Amino acid sequence: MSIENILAGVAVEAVKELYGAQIDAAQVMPQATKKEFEGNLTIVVFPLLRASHKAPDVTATELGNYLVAHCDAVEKFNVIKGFLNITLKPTYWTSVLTRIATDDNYGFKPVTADSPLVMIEYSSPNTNKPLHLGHVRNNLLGYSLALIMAACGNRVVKTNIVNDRGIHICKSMLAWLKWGEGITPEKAGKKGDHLIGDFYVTFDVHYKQEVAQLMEQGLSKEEAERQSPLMQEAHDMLRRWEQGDEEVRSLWAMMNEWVYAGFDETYKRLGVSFDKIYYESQTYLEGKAKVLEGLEKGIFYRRDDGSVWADLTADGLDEKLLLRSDGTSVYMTQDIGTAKLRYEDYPIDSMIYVVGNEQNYHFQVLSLLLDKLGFKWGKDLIHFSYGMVELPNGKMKSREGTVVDADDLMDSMIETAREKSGEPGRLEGLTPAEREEVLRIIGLGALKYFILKVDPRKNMLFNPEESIDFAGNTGSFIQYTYARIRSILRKSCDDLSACQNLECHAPSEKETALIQRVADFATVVAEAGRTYSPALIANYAYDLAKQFNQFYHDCSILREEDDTCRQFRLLLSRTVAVTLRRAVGLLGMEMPERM
RNA sequence: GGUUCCGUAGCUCAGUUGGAUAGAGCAACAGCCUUCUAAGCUGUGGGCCCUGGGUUCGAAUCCCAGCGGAAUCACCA
Repeated sequence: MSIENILAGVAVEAVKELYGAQIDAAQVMPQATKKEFEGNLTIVVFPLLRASHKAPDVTATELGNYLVAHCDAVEKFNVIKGFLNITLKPTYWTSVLTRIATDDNYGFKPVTADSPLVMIEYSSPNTNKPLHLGHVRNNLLGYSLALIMAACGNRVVKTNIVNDRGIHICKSMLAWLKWGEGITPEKAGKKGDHLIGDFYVTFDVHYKQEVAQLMEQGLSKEEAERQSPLMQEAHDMLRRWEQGDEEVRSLWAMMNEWVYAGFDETYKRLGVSFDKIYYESQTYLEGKAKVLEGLEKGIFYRRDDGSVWADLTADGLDEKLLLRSDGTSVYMTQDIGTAKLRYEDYPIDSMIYVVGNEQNYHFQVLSLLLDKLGFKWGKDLIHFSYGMVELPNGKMKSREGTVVDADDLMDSMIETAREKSGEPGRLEGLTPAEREEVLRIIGLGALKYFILKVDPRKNMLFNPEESIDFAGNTGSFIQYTYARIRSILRKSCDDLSACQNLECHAPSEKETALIQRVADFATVVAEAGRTYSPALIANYAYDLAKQFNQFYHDCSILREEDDTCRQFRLLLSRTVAVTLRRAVGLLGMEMPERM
């Protein structure tokens, strides 16, 4: 149990004994004391005045006296107006430190067979183009969220629903047949996803030419788009696909394989992974069946033209199409089908969809529909909605070529890390392979931190010109702090496990503050799990690293003459390093031993 | 127009369930490498927390209204 909870418990007793009132522990939960005041933890007593019928400072003093008498860890206190500032005993801090240092799972809740099963869907790419910056944000958020939920004591299944069918992939297939038959990723020397993406662009170029020509002949834009032979061919191909045409299907399968191979490479480099992958080509028919089932039960209704709808006006929403008049599925139908399959595969307790905020409405509707269809977690499904990544000149548009490609981005991050490490001596003594590994960790760390430190809900700005910083509030700063501590530990000859006299060391103000920050890790992880916020973890890690760097510059750890003090500081440093690595690990970031 | 989300330093962002004088980084300026890694540290300047009401001991935080921005409201996915 944390010291905050213990103090709050004693404070509840105090109020009962002193004023005869029963209060909630949350009302007297201590918070970290502001650094301008003396003390470690502060209880705000204003809420207690109703019970005490005394002035704020008197109430605080009475409570303070009670805490000193009844709580071993409390050394003394001071009162400023309604703020009761509590100073804890030095021995308390050293015991906290040793406890954290020896507990490999500090801050993490254990996962058992009874733990809630949380499924997290993220990534969910289309198979007609390579991953871009928007996907990067999605993937990093989803993967980090999975790590955080697991740290908070959930069984987690990471899943990916691949949108592998539809008109978009047909466009790429058609372009390949017309202008690139015979070309393979090997022959082109390109990743498969990039190759297919190129054909998608090729299609669009030719399509636009056709439309322009038709418009010159006097057709309106809409008519031209409809009559374009290329587009008609693409639609024809989709129809053949739906009918199971062998020629189309085998081409489709081959090209999808190319794309998957490319995706796998990108995922691997990003450091994300999945436990179970679903494909829309396998789920869309399930959705159709489920909708028809709902139709029979009277949950949905059929219009005269044969289309099937859900009436959500009673829930404050519109009517929603579920099956077209020709009986084919729409997006929503597929999501229902995917949900059905997932529910059959896993006993899911809760479901988190990591999908951009442009689909807020879609998930509002999906939640209602799944609930009506009887899915246990339908009503409470969580749409982890994140904002878009914007460029300085506006949004990313694939047609206008203003997308930031995920693979290119990772390359350039690593290149920038290389430039920044150009100073002599920095990576000396490492083999070329080790050096590359360090640069990879730093480059990707910078990218991950840059994206995850921002509140997911907000749109964020990415400036490719300025790229991503490696100084200041960055992933590199945290990694640097870690590498620095590792260096100290390598050079210290002390056997850390042998330090017996730590109790004799009275930590300084800065040291207690640092221990306190380290101890906060448990609370921060729990909070991040409750609010689904990797950003909380990121900013915590930065704060801790910042605080350590200040501490580092205040004292010379290795040259400290007092043995007890040196060992204490070494242990503190090591604990900070371990905590930093754990925190950053929840973001999917790695730590270099040196940099 | 309906719904949802956002509005904090010149810029990019924090601000933990309402708490004390609102914090970082970047950019600018001034210092610190003979000392464990200067991707660092110290200092200076920079704010009607969009506006106006309300709730209370106390509001950047909660409620209402307005203003500004974003997304969405397809027989697209």
